[in-house]
Amino acid sequence: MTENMTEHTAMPTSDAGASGTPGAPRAAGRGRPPDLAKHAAILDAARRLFFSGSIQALNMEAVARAAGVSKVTVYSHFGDLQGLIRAVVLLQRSEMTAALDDLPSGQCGLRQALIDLGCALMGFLSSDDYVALQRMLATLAGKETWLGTLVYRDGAEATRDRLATRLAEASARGDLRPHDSRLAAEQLLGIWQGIQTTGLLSGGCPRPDAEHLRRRVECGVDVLLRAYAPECIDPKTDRSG
Amino acid sequence: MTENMTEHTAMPTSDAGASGTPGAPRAAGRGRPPDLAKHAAILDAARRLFFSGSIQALNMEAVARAAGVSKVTVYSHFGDLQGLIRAVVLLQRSEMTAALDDLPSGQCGLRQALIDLGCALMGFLSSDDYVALQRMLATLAGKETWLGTLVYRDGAEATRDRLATRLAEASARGDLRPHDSRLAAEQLLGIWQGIQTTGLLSGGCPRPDAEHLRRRVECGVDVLLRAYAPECIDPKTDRSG
DNA sequence: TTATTCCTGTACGATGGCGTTTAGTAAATG
DNA sequence: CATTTACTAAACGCCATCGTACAGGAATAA
Repeated sequence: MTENMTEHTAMPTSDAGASGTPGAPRAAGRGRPPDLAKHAAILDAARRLFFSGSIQALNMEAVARAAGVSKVTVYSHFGDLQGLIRAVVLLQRSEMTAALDDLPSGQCGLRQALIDLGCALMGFLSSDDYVALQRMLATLAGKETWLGTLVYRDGAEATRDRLATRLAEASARGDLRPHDSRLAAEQLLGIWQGIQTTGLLSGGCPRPDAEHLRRRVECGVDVLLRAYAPECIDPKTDRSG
Repeated sequence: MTENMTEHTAMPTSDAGASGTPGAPRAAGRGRPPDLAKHAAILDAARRLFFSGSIQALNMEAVARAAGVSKVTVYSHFGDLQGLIRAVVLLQRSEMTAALDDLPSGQCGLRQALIDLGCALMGFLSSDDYVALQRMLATLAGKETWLGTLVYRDGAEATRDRLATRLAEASARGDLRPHDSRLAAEQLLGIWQGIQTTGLLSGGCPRPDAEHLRRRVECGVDVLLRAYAPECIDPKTDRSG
């Protein structure tokens, strides 16, 4: 037996070898080459099984059956169940970051640009895929912390920083008063989400429709723009003391 | 305490005598009376087991062992594992709502009142107990939706509405401009949380310290107060359409 | 062809958890 | 006392799932 894949206990390196496809099989050698299509089929089946159920539905036999593949093949490709789960999370994460990279960056004024970005972002955050990923991470938290850390960094933090850059530019142009852009970006993200993310995650509230999201995003942008407007001295609410 | 659970499909009908509410196994009088202390011990052990691990650690034998109780007793009190989980969630929910009811409602000015409330609330939302409960709900979502709905209503929505009442009063006093108070309350809740709740839930970021929370809350309050300040016409950012 | 590696199907061992049974003990009521 | 109910301990049956073993069939390089 090959002993190369026997040690997937802990993952010290964050992303070293798994840039493109996580858990990719061995490169070309002497014998029969591995079937990449099967690799993808397994991942796809695993993902689909998880999305149409809980993480409980993600077991080796069901995955093998759904992928039209022998169970041994699943093991030879992903080592064990944890490895498969890891691969699913990492795949979902890569698609997630791709979606976040595709967020609109319109040039039609700050307000409209923020609204477009917010609508796209909230549409994504309300999607079944994202909610399912968050649930998976919540379930896994405590066992494989590094997965959650990874997704959090590439997802929420990266989005916040990108938004912060946008706000800092606006501030430099004079469209906004000087401020802590990272803080403001996080505030805007929070305004957009409100308590909806919590509700979606726990199953407490249904998926909002696009119109609802749009109103929510627009009101949020207006709140932030008003709060960080260039200059506005209010005579009544003076709390400079 | 009695709420209508009429439309929850998964409510068992046969255990109405054994595990209806976590406080009253059966008060009837012929034989040996049930030991209420054991009931509480089981619940406590179950909760502790879940909090020091995942929901995986919450199995019948471990609970029985940790509670110093026979396994059959656990079954006779809570019917089955689902019943036990239900009871744990409901207990945690009751403590949660109690904590939310105890939120400060100071009379020392709107800003300070909001800051006090925000600090207490964020301290609670950052607690291990709350995070663990959310994780449990996220894991259970899809199986027992009504639990998530319950907690969401009593928790997030109730807090939002209570905060909204506070904001509406301030608006009526003229301390804030006229606005949609429920929306504003949700925005403030979002501002306070930012992306921290997501990070805590997925294990992506560590628990923030009290000082960090305090700054976050104060900046959030100031943003909201500035955005909803009574009157402030900004000559530059005119987008009244 | 031969060696090598991948893939398949089936079966197997092992583990763990749920829920029940049994037989006996403890505490209350009549 | 008898009866009735609650609790205990140990064991059992059941089932799902993990991971491995075996015995081949398939594809490819040398």
